[in-house]
Amino acid sequence: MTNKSPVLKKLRNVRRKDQRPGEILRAALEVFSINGYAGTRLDDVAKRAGISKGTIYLYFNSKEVLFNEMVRHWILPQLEKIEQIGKQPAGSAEVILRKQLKVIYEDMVSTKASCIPKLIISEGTRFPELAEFYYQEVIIRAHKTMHETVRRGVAAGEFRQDALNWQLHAILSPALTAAIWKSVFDRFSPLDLKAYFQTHVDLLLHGLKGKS
Amino acid sequence: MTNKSPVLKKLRNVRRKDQRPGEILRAALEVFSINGYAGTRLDDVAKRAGISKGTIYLYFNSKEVLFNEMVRHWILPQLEKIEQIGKQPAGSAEVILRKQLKVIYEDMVSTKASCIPKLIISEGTRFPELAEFYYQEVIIRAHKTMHETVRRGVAAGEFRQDALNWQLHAILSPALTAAIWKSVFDRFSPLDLKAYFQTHVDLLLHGLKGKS
DNA sequence: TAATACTTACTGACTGGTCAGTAATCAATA
DNA sequence: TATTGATTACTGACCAGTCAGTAAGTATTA
Repeated sequence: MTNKSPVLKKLRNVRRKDQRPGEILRAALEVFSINGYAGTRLDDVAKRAGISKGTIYLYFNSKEVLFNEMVRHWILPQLEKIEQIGKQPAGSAEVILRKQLKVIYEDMVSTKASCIPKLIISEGTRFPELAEFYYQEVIIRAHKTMHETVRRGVAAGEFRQDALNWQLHAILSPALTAAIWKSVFDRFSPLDLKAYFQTHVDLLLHGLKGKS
Repeated sequence: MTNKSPVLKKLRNVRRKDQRPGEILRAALEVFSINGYAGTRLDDVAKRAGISKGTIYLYFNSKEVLFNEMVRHWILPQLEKIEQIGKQPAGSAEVILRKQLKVIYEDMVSTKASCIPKLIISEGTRFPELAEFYYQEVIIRAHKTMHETVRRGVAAGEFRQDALNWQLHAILSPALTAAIWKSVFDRFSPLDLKAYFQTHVDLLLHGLKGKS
């Protein structure tokens, strides 16, 4: 067995300090999401990242630190994007709400990051600080952002008054269910995300726009 | 230290073949729900059941078998109850729907068994047969049952036609979210289940009863 | 009813394998 | 050749599953 092209032979010990953390965080997401925290071997994370286990410890102090940083890395940027949309001064509440839901589905439910909720649900009991971080820094922030959009719609007479208490039911729940479905049941019955998203938006706006 | 009443002194090695499986299944639910599958030690399950680890193997062939039987034990009876309600010939669709949702919240979301969804979500990827069992024998069955109630309401002119495709969004999602919240975030922000249930029912019926 | 033989639920020490974390070593770059 | 990114061999803790032994309970006999 000879390598006809020496250029293509596997490079060993290549030093890429700047890129490693991101590669490890991506591999970690993939492996943790399949096996859970306790079920994941760092050897497998390393293999998927194309490095050896020892290298992980050059960038992350422990398995637990890696897990925590991975969650933050894969959820905070998307959250900030939704907040940015909410800060736009112009536009009806309906348009803004549609944009925000679109980001939730396109950047969170449809991407690699869709397994993050599953991981929080799985490991939240054993890592209370992780659950609290997610509660404070993701759920509360997302609620506040969506609440502000709804409030704006109520103030402008677009939405009914009593819709201000619906967020968990009407906004968060279907998106969470979609993410979970994708992670767990998609192999048995693939979710038509486009249609699901459409129904979600229709139902929500139908509820919001009725009179109080 | 003396036992004044010898009758009350702790009984060790008491033989109770008929009660053991149930006790083990209860202990398993409690420990698995906290630690997940891989993170759970059978020594801890045994300790909680008040027996030794070896005894578990007298009733269950392996950790995996115990886990699977536990899920079935804690979910199937409630499901059958909901199906029974759906089979009642009398009553409006709204009344039946309210009864069924009540059972979902009182017998599933409010009880020990509320951690079952969390466990399926956590372990479904690593136990595909478990995920498929839950999909086929719980989700599909529950959907069919609720769908039948909605269909009855549509046929009687109580509900709008296009509500037949809403189940995942409007019925399953909020209840699932409630169960997850109870398992993961309740310690940070306890869910007022009564109010949550009420909002869920109101939202759902508001959506169902509008005209097509 | 007492002594003896037998059954079986249960125990807990042990084994073999697994894996997080470490330390000695290698090798690419400047 | 000094620095440092990366590898590899190793350790020690941990745990699922096993099995020889114990003692509670039952049947049999005298």
